[in-house]
Amino acid sequence: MERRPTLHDVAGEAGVSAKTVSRVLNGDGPVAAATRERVLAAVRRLGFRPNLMARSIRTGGPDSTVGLVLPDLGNPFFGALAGGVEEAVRGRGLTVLLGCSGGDGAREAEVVGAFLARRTSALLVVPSGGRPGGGPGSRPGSRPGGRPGGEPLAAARAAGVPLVYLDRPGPGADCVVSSNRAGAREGVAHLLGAGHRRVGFLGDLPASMYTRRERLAGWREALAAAGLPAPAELVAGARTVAEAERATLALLARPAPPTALFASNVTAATGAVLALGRSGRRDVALLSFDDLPLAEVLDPPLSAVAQDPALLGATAARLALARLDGDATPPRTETVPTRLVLRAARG
Amino acid sequence: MERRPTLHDVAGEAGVSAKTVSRVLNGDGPVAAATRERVLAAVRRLGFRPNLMARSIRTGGPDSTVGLVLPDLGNPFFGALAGGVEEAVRGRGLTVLLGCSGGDGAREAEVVGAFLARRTSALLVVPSGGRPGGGPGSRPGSRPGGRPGGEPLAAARAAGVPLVYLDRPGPGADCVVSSNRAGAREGVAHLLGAGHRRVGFLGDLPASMYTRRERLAGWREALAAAGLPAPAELVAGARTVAEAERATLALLARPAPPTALFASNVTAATGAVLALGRSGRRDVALLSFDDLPLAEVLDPPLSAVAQDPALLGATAARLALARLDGDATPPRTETVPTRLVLRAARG
DNA sequence: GTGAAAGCGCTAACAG
DNA sequence: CTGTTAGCGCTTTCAC
Repeated sequence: MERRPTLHDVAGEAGVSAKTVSRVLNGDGPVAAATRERVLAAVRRLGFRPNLMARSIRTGGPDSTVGLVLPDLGNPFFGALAGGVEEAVRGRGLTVLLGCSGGDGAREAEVVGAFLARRTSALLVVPSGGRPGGGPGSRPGSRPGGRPGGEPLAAARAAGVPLVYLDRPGPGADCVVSSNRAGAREGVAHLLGAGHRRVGFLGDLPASMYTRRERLAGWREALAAAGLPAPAELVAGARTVAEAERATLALLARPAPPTALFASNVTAATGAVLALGRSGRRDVALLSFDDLPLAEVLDPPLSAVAQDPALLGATAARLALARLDGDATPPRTETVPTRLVLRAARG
Repeated sequence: MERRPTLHDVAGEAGVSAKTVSRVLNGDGPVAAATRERVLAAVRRLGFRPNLMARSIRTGGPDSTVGLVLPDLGNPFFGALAGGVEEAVRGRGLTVLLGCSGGDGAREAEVVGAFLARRTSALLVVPSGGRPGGGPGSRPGSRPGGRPGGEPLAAARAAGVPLVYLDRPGPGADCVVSSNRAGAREGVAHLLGAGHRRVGFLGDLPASMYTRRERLAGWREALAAAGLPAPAELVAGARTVAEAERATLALLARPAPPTALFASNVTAATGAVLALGRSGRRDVALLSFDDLPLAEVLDPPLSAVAQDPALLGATAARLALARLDGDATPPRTETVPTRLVLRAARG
């Protein structure tokens, strides 16, 4: 119950040297079958577990962990993403070290620093965007003091630790993102294909952050491809569900109101559903970016451009592992496709 | 870009001994202001970061990580829980080590073993229930070979590593759970208070697993308190959304159908919402255990017994930290209250 | 086949 | 105030 047994304790118990125990445990050199049995028995008797930290220290290699920095675990998107990383990494005997930045650049820097100090073998980061206390409204490069977490991330690269940016691109490193633009374009195109000529855009504004910018661009591209204008009157910003609800009503109260809405995130979609439901507007089509768990039980059911957060995480993990395996090609961006989930009105 | 700088490199660069650098970094002994500056400058110049593993090894203390074992990160409940743990633990300079058991006892044992080998300072575990490949249907102690993950968890205790079971109680250790029974009772009591006499129970069966058993008991207790019977005809089992949908319809097709339903988990609730919506039964009241993000946009809106997964995680973390601080009182169970969220029909 | 020594990066214990 | 020595638990190197 006191000190945990060490290699030496096992060696003593088995009447061999420490090195022999080490050999048995790592399948290293040749060991006589009888000796091996004796050692194994001693290991079991003492409940010995080799100290991984000591091993890492001696071998000089990185620790068998992968650092994952997320803005917010409360968001199911990031939870699923973490699950994807864990699963992809487990097969290699690696464990996930988890940190939350809260969308704050300073905290991100702290967490990355701590991970580097632990000699994490790779770093997967959803960049905070850098506004201290940032969160949803954050904006890249907007912090007075320069790039957020920029220094530790630079340190990561300097230390030769593979770094992959997740969900949003970062400077000069690998990165894995959803097909925000193409997905949004496809979703809006579907609404246009159903005959709509005025499709409103509901989302977080200003669209300075990567995902927002891309989704807005996708909306624009779809309209342009159909030869339609993308007037500012069709665009409404909202950060909260309540704001989105109001924005939806405002959009519909305009002179030439949209006949369909594209909600570019979950919050916007929730507000829109609420607004349409409460005002009894069942004639307005709604499609959202990022699927909602209960989308199919809504009335009318909500079609969506679904992301695959777990695949996002798994892809990032694989990229990092490839780097660990020596892949030294220039940094690349991998795009994980979205999927258009169409849900029909109830029969 | 090659080898990371060590304490020695810094010492050389600053023209002092390794120990002095160590002193500066840890605020240990007294150091002359001038020397300190010189060392700090060298540290910055070299981009030195102390190797936490080496430190832990030397000090003999546990690693500054807390192991968290979850069944499934895809489930938002567990994501939020992880967030609560991370936040509670960060203030102490600890990092979360994340592992997924997939609800499988064997994998749980593996993960716990790996964490123990890393010298994690505490272990927070949502017990898998032990059925290999277990998941939703798992049942404690049902595995032929005996208690699942039991051996490593015993090892944890033997090694003196604080162990806290989360969401479900485990044998002989601290544990933090939601008030499943009281919450369910309160929810059902609310339905009874609204005048309902026959309240159906929809959930995962058999109710051998802790949370299921407790919620079913809560339903029974509420009925008993109102002097009502709890006949088997009012209970329906369902593991999937589709099953829950069918089960709901079956329940409502019985001779003396329930006028209200208590869905004891998210899956059951989703199926019930679907069934009620599709069959146009707006006369049946529905209340669920575990809140849904979109509950308020449903029509009719869904009342719920809300859990607080983040608080669950934070509470478990605090318990573990108290143990680390020397709290040696007997194992205790902490119950995190649920909250009844009533949502009115739309105006 | 096996063991003895050295050393990974760091800090405790004693010097000076 | 600062440096030296020793050693954490393990693996590497080289000897037997």
